[in-house]
Amino acid sequence: MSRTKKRTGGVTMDHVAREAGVSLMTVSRVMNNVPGVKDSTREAVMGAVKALGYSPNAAARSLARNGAGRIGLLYSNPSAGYLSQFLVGALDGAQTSGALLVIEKCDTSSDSESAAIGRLIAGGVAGVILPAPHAESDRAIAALREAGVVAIAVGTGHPRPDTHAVRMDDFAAATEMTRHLIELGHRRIGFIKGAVNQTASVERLLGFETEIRRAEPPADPLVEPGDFTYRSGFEAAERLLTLDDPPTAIFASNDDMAAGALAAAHRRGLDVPGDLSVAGFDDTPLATAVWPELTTIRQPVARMAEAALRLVLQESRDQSRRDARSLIDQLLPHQLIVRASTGQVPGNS
Amino acid sequence: MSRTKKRTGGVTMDHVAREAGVSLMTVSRVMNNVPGVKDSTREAVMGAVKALGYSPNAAARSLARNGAGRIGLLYSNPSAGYLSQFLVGALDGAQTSGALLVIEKCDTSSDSESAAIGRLIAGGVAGVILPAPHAESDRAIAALREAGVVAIAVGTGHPRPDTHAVRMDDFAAATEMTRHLIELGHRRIGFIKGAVNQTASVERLLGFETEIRRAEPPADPLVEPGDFTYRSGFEAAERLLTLDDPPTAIFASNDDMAAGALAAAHRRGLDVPGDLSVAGFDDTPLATAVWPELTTIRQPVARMAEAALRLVLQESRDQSRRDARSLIDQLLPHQLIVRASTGQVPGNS
DNA sequence: GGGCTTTTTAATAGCGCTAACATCATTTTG
DNA sequence: CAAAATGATGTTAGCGCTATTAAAAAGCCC
Repeated sequence: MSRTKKRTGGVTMDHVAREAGVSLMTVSRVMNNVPGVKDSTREAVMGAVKALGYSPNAAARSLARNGAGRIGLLYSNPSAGYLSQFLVGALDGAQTSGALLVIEKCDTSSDSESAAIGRLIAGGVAGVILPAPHAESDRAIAALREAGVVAIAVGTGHPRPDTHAVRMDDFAAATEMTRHLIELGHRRIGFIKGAVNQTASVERLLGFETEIRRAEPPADPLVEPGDFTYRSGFEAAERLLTLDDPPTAIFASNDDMAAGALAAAHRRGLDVPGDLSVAGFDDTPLATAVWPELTTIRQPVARMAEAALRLVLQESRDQSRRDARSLIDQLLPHQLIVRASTGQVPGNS
Repeated sequence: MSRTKKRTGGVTMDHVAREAGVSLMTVSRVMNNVPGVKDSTREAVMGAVKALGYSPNAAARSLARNGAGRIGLLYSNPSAGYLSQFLVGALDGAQTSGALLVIEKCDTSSDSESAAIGRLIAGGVAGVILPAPHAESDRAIAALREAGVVAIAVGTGHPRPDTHAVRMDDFAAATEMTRHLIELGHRRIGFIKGAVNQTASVERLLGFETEIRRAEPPADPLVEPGDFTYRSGFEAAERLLTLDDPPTAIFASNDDMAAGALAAAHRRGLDVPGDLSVAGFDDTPLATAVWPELTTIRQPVARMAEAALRLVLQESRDQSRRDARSLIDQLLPHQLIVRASTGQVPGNS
């Protein structure tokens, strides 16, 4: 008992097959949801799987599939909260769908990005998931395309004409948040923009502006630049709050900046939401870590990562069969989360 | 060219061997740094590897090694910043050392933890990395031990008598930070404790108290409970700042709580560091995201994860050979990072 | 330089899984 | 009722790599 057999500790397909009284191949079919297995057989196999606690060996699978099912993920360093959520989602999806994730890090420099993409391609991935900043790099996408690797952009504002995309409707979400503020009676509303090189920033701004124009009586937008960092949010909020006629609400393009705005408000002795409402975007862990908790838009980051994984897997499979590729643009639902940081406009109750 | 060959896109060992004019096995030896290869041969192989851009296929490797080299990582949801740094470090290490990481998520409930450990064991891992909260779960460690899986605790306060550990010296680090504050002239210093179920919290507190007692003239500690969340830091700071004789400096057991303290100070109209110094711990991304940037202790999270990976790999290899296991306790260096949030005691200049 | 150990290299057999083809039962049909 | 068309399952041959064993080359003694 104590002597560790070389065994990996593992139940293999063979064991399952024997237990279920079928051949190894049948088990494989069941595990991969291949049609053409009698229901009764399928159930028997499932039973054996449960009984033995079998779980397929990802390494063997990836090997046998000869790289199909190996997919790459490129990341640099977006907001830390975003990254871990994203990784978790991707990891989850990988486990579920039996894919093998190859994760590559790079910084934002174009060289580093190219190098990482090169490594991914050399590693023989069938597809690559490109989260927000990289999804907008022409070079990266061109390199991938040339190598015949499926690329999928996650979290961009627009879909590109040359890549599949998984994203949320940033425009609509910004619209909803703005409406929420307007319904609370706010008319002077500050908006803090996100990093200019990301199309999602643009969509959020457009959504805000569009909804502002719909307000009746008319609302008054005050737009300040920002770059998705806490500090830029803080500074933008300082600028907004030192105006002669400061806004009664601030809508930041992400939670980090909203947290910065919160800090700026507190620093000036303003009560949130008594004197000023603050809204964020993304619903990162930070949103519930600050006080008061942020009203924000829940972006289903983990689900987007998972969807991206599934999509890239499916596409890479399809691509090898036929060449009929239509671009997919999958939109995941967002949600307005109202918490304690937004309230009625001051002096309105 | 356009037709995708079934090829994984990959250069295999076979190609390298042919290029270098040696056998496949020799290449394997070189790749694994196995002794007993003539230097000239080794160089020839390395040359071929470079020339062809070969990189070994982790899946095949893991498969052939029959699970050795497959190592598990359990995580729940510590501070988001911590997680991504940790994952990145582990992922990096895995790539370098050719290990295959199996990442399992669980929440903090004991059941969920057991289930995750079970999955890991069933997956045939040779070792498991247990970051902070799980590293202190007797059940988890017992289960792993029973399955003959090497466990390694990361980021605990003490080493346990039954597990290898990779950690930093929390006690010494807290001591240094406290000394830093004392040297700035602070004598009334607030301390915000971390979650009570983590031994690192205790070490940090002890380090603080020890250094306080050394101060000349004597210093005055004010200890408040906290649980590593932003909110608990905010609340603890509120309590400290509403005292009749409030502290001139607050040392929080992590950056999240320090950020909370910062918010509380701003809310009361205090200038940091003019009126109040605030210090954190960990140097998570948050530390530089807030304003002013936090003086903190840099905990080499990524390096710790990498070290843990290496250690668990090596141990699992050794264990299968002999049974002579001595417990390893690897201490990684930390660093006091002085930024803008701490300064001379008010009215001292 | 023969017999011997010591390096160093080559050959073979899997690791757990899947793709492609082969083999059986069942139907369906001329 | 034989022949072809379906299912449903079993067989075989690898995927890229590492252990293990066998073989060859190189050193060493007297």
